[in-house]
Amino acid sequence: MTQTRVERKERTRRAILDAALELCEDSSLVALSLRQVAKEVGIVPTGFYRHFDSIESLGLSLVDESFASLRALLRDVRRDQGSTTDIVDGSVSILVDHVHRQRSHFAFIARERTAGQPAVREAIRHEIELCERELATDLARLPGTTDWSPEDLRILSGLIVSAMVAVAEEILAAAQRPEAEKQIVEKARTQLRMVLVGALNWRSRT
Amino acid sequence: MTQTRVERKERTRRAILDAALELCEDSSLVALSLRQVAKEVGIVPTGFYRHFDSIESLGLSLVDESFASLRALLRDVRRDQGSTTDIVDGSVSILVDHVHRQRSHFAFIARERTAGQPAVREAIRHEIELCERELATDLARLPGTTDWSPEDLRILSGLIVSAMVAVAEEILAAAQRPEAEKQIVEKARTQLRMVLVGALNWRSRT
DNA sequence: CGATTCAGTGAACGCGCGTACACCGAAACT
DNA sequence: AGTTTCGGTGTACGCGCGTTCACTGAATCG
Repeated sequence: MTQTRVERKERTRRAILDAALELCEDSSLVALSLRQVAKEVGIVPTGFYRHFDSIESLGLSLVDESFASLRALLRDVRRDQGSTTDIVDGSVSILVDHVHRQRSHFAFIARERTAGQPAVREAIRHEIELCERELATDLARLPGTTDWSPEDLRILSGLIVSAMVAVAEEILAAAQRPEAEKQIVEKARTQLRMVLVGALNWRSRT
Repeated sequence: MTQTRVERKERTRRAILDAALELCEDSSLVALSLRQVAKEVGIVPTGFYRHFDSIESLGLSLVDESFASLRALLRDVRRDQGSTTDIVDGSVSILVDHVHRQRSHFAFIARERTAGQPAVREAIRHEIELCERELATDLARLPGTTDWSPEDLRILSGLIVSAMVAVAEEILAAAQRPEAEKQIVEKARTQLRMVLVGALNWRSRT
């Protein structure tokens, strides 16, 4: 026996998820058909139902998967803070690296964030808000923010997240154009530095 | 004669554009069918072809329309600079006002920017780049940026545009929740002020 | 006023869609 | 060894889709 039954099933499930991620890359999950996915995977359309109730429930699984990638990015950025590298250079490099490695996950989030079904949109919005909160607590540990109000920390965090979401989207749009990506990365670093200069000179109202 | 022929045609064309904007609000243009639009307008499906070649070319027209709204926003912001109002307060108020008045146009841009067909995406990406250029030339006229490099002006412009695009998206998501919107507006103003503090303390590398 | 233009009509087409259902055969269980 | 489970198959259905084509009738033109 080369493969157990659960192994086979899991393999097919993975193939479905991967095929769906790839196929909806040029449009959106709402424009994806069950039959397209089945054909790409190499199973008959009805076989799809052995793994998911519908395209929508497949989408919810993709949301979970993609958020796992996003959290891995945050974890790596946080772990890097202790190192000797420059915070800006290191963080941007990690961002770029993760976007490359989990390209389809980040593209999925970027797309469904605005184009997905309302439930998916709301879930993503909420997760991004959690990211802002996490980043805010990290920022509180930075020198120069000791007398900041919690609100201002959250606001600064939101600013940084907005800018980095935009950077991730630009990197995705610049696929296979290394010279364009290099410019984007340089821009991202400069933007982060501008924001940090603003932060260092900021005084929260008391 | 109550109506000339070109008037009738233009009226139907408008009805098609409006119906398409409304119908794709819950998903995306790629999930929109010619027949849905025709039914909503009250014409037979084939009548659609008297006005557009395809849904895609309809989408490109919507891009044009929507960016007319966005440029109107930029124009109003620019005109407001001369007034006595605070730049940040005034600009954000104008942004909010325009997003409310042309809600469906801004929602269209936000959605199709990431989820549209490649041609539509590319058209939007290009238009936003033009907006960044415009803003960069405006920033060059501000006091304190006289010795900035052109690259840094563009980068700052990109940062502001990213943040304001995010704000517009949040306002759209907070529809019918005035208290949430008030928070978003306050956040936007603070973010803009943080960025300006950063800009005032920035020195371009020579 | 007769000829022409053209926005909108309506029937017909082939296709891909989601889904129902009966079926198969090998792995898993007892 | 006999039975059950279940991932995957194949057929068939009705529906909505984009697109074709020949048409109508009122506004426009010469």
